[in-house]
This record gives sequence, structure tokens and C-alpha cells, in this order.
Amino acid sequence: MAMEKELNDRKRAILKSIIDDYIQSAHPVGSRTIARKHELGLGSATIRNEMADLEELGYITQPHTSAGRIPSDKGYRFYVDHLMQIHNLAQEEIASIRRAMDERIEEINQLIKKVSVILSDITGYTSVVMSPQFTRAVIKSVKLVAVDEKRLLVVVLATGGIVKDKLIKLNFKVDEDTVARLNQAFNNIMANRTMDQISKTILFDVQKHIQIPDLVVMAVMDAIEDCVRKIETADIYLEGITNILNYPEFSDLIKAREILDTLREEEVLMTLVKKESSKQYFEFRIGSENEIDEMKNLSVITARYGSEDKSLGTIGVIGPTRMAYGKVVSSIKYIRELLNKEILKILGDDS
Amino acid sequence: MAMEKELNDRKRAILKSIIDDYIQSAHPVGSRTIARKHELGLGSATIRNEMADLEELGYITQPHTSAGRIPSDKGYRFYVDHLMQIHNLAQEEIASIRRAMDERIEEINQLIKKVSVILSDITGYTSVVMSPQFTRAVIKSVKLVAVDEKRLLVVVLATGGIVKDKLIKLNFKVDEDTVARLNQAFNNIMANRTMDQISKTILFDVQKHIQIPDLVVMAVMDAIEDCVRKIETADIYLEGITNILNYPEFSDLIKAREILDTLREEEVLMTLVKKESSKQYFEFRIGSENEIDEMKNLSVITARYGSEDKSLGTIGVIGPTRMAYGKVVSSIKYIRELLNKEILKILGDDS
DNA sequence: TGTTAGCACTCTCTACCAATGAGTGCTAAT
DNA sequence: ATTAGCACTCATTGGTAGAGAGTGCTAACA
Repeated sequence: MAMEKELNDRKRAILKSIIDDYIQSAHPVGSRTIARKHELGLGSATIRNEMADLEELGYITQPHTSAGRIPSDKGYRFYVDHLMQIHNLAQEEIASIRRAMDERIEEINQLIKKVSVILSDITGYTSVVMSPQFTRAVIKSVKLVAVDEKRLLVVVLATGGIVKDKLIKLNFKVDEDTVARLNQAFNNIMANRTMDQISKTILFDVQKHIQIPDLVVMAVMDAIEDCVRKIETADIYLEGITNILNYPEFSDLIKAREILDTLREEEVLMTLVKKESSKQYFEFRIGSENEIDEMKNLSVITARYGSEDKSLGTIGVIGPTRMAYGKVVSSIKYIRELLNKEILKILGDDS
Repeated sequence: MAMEKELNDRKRAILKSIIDDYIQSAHPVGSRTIARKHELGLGSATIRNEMADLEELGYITQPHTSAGRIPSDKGYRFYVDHLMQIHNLAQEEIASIRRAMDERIEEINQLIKKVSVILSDITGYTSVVMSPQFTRAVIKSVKLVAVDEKRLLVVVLATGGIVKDKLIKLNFKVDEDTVARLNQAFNNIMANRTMDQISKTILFDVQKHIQIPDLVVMAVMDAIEDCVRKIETADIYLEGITNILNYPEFSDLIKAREILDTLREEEVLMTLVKKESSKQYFEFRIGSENEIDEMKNLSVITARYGSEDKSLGTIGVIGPTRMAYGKVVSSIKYIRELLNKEILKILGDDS
């Protein structure tokens, strides 16, 4: 776009200095500070002129006449797109992540939760991680296990090696034979189908055929549907919400509480984490770019995880617009890799 | 104790007025306020004298010379033991609880979580609910289900109708026959035993006997142990932490954050929720009565739930010492009853 | 003898004001 | 084109005076 041509190298350097400084200090930064701390070989007056230009162009603003400048959302956007440096994680950070990931984790949701904790620990912001979502799961087989006279464990095995189960309680006693027949019947209907390929009418036929009370068949059917739903819907883990309170921009208790409450709403998280532009690997939503009003002065950075061709879920960080973007990006990158490896370990390498 | 005799009726009435007022207003309450708002038929000067006595006795304190009085922990303790009124829940509160509990819940941990949310909603404080804990669970039976060639679902059924399962991944392929033999063998060893009655040596014998690779047997054994551990340990649900930010006593961001962080630690919650004096049905820990330093100006109210003779877990509320004790007690009472009923529905009525 | 009105006193809180200082924009010199 | 210098702006800080709420004490009263 034209925007990129708007700024010559010197303006870019100055903008970068301002933002780097502001991210670190949280104070409006003035021309003198830039002239001193960052070695641009320019006097403060020159910088002052450039800053006036940058303000005119909308990259920075002045909270009041006699204060320094702070980046606008547009400024951050330019920073993220063109200026930001992504320095690698420090050796000790890597070590601490490895340490945290050390213990063997067998369940996928536990893994997601742990990753979420690590991400918020390492960045110091709030993390949000979505568990893998397997849309239109194909049922490989169904198993029914009689737990006791009146209870059945329904196990659904889907492609990709995913297993979900559910315990149901019946009003009737069912004998071994009945369970076996149910088992058979359900497998016949369901194997290699997705849930929406299974019409209730087929089910109805079977029901007549195997002579088992309607209620039992229905209960099992419901349980299976439930399992599939669990496979197909994603859980969201949010960690380190209280980190929000660390940042001066939220020192207003009322505001802070508002944000905390907003972040606790499942739907809000969903909109943060949903796959929007499927091309991009990383996605930045900076301040006012967020749809939700309460988040207009937060930034959200998300990335897809999963294999190259098939994204499984999203991993992300929420913080003030004045966020250490570079650091967060490198953290997410690194943790994303780890997560991918671990998921492979759990799900196995069969597709 | 002697303490009770220390206070004549008039002093009690005044103390009650002070505390009621302070709970509601959060401002130090002066003699004039009491004389006006509460109809005790006394002049402010009289009340002033009594207040001086109450302060001497340690029930109230003065933040500074020219301020009103606020209750001390000792004052709250007396209030809770002798003065507090437990008014029933308002009709509309009951309605809103019922509404929230309306949908059918099948899993016990979901139930606990929901109860926790309701409790924090209705009281406006933070709630903490412990899931049922079945100490020294007796295994009724074990079932192994071959999910696919290399994976086994281990299902443990314990008395009380509790079922837990775990999926394990083997390094070997196992055939139907092997699974059947494993199944048989484990049931022989484990049925009607608690975990600690099962020595590894017995297991070892079996292992030799049935001619199945050590690793497989071990893996299954581990999984069973894991299931039993899950049955025997309690989860804790904490809801409405951000409510903390609503109360002026925590308007200091640093303090607030400290408390939020403390409450996120599992061990802390454990000490709050552990069954201490097994006689008492309700338990109050007021301010300094708490062991943990960070909680010295919080109060915790807990109650046991479960049947008369056997307590299953704990349900409680955390708030500032200036808490609406009466309201919280009635809320917990009511919700406790609902919880008991729902648990019975889920676990069934067999012991 | 218990209760209360009155009063001097204490201490926090708020409003207001002046001084400080960081930062700017503009002008003139380099 | 750059920069030194200067007048100007405005948030922040510290200090002070006054208001207000509440107390303790004394003296009067039932």
C-alpha cells in the first residue's frame, strides 16, 4: 500500500525508537529521550520535526500538548508489519520452557492447558489456547461396554486416533447379549460415517430389527452424538488473566475488572481465536482492530498450530496494545513447535 | 466461654448494629449513625460510651482518632457466633438458582463446577467447591477394551457407582485373546480390594502365569492406579475470583493481585477446604484465623456436603472479612441441599 | 446513677495554588 | 537541511487552609 512509501528510512527509525521505548517504559517519549538513548546521530530538534510529521500522518499521538508521544494503533500496526525485530528466546527461557514440558503428558487437553500456562508465564501476558478441533469427524467404530446391570460405557473411536467416551445410565437392565447386539448394530450404521450422514430413519429401522427397547437405543444414540460433539468442538484455555493487573494501562480498577469479566466469556474468546483469514500463519489484532468494544485497547496475537496443510487449533496471547510484540511472536513460534510435536506423540502418526 | 458474659444486651445490640452497618457501607460507623439509623432509643453520647467499652474489649477498633469504628476479627467472630441473622433467600434468588440448575447434568465434575458458579453469582463473592473424594476406594471390577490394535481403554468401576477410565497406548499389538486374558487376570486380583491391598508381588505372579509381556501388564496396572488415584483425589473449583475486585478493601491493585495469585494456588485452596474439625457442619475462618498470611484479611465460610454420616466434600465462599455472613450462610445452606440431591441422582442410590 | 447535651479537639479529605519540569513549536543561525 | 535557543503549555507535586465527621470529656438532668 501507499502507507509504506509514506515513511522514509529516518522516519521509520524514529518511529521504531519511539515504539521500542514506549513498550519498555510505558511513558510518553519525547524527542530528547530519543536523541539521547538511541544513536541516530540527530539532534532533538530534528527529531521533533519528524515527530510532528509522524503525528500528522497518524502514527503517533500526544496525550496532551506538553507531553511526549505515544504510538497510535496505526503506529503499532506499521511496527508489527515492518519494523519489529524478532529476537530469539534467551537460552534460559528455552531451558525453563523445556523444564516445564518435561513431565510426560498423556491427555491432549492437559497438554493444551500446560502449554497455555507456559505461554503466559514466559510472556507475562494472558494466553489463550484452543484445543484441537476435528470438524466433521469420521467415526471409525463404536464400542459398548456393560459397566454394571444398568450402566453402559459408550466409546467412540474416530479417525485421527481420537477416542471419546461417555457413561450412560439406563432405566432397564440389559444383559450381555443385548449389549453385543447393540454393539453390532451401531457399528453397522456408523462405521466410516460422519455424524450428519447418519439419519435418524436408518436408526429407526435398525431399532425395529434388533428388538431392543426404543429408550435404550435412543440413549446410546444420544451418547454417541455427545461424544462426536465433544470431538468436534474446541475447548478454550485462558491462563494468566491476572497478569493484566500488572500493566499501568489497567491501573483503573473498574476498567481492569471490566476486561477480566469480558475475557471470562466463552464467546468472546471464540471470536478471538477463530480462524479468520486462513492464509496467514500469524495474525495480529491491534487495539481498535478488535471487534469487541471492551478490547479496543488490547492487542491479540494468534497463530495456527497443527500440520502444514491442516490447522488444528489456535494459540495466542492477549495484552495491552503496548505489548512486547517481538518477544511474544518468538515465544509463540517456539511453543507452537513444541506443541505440534507433543500432539503428534499423543495422537500417533497415523492420519 | 467468659466472652459471652462480657457483653450485656445493650452492648450486643450496638455491636450488631455497627457490624450490620459496616458490612453494608464499608465505612467506619460513628455513634451518631447508630443513634439515627438503628432504633435503639439511645442518644449518640450513650452509644459513644458503649463503643469505647467495646473497643476496650477488642470487638471494634478505630482506624484513627476522629473516625468511626470498624469491627475487629474478634468482633466478627462474636457476630457470627451470636448475633448474625440468617434470613432466608429471597424468592427471586431461589428462582434464579433453580433456573441455573435446570439443565440436566450427567457428570459429577460438571455439576460441581456449575454449583460453584451459582454460588459465586448468588453471593457476589468467590466460591470454592471441592469435588467428591472417595478415600480408599474399593475396586468392584476392571474392564479392558481394545480400542484399536495398540490401544486399550482401561475402565475401573468402584463401589458407590463411580467409574473412571483411561486410554493407554502400547508398544505392542495385542489381540482379542490377550485382552480377554488380561481382563480375567486383573479382575481376579483386584475385585473387592482397595489399591493399597494390591501388592506388586501378587501382580508379578500373575504376570508369569498368563504369559503376557511385562510391559503390557505394567502399563495396564499403571492405568488402573491412575484411575483409582483420580477417584480418591478431589478437584477444586474456584469461581468468581474477579469479584474480589469489587470490594473497596481490595482497591489497592498490588494487594488485589497478590490475593488473586494466592487463590490460584492449588495448595492454598486445599488448606481452605480440608475437613478440619469433623464435628462442625459449618466452619468460619475469619481474617487472622486463617493460616495463610495473604488471607489474613479474608474470611472463609465452608460447609460439608454429602450424606449425614459421610461427608463427600466441601463447599465454601471466600470474601473480605466484611462479608455478608448471614446471606452467605443461607446461600450455602440452600445450594448444599440441591447439590446433595443432584449427586444422589448421578451416583444412583446404591451405596 | 445512668443518660444526654454541649464543646473543644483530632484527624482525614478536598480544594486550591504555586512551583517544577518535561516537552513542544517556532525562529534564527549554521 | 539541521540545530541551538527560547517562549510557551500543561500535568504533576507539595503545601496549606478549611470543612466535616467523629471522638472524649464535662456538666447538667431525670
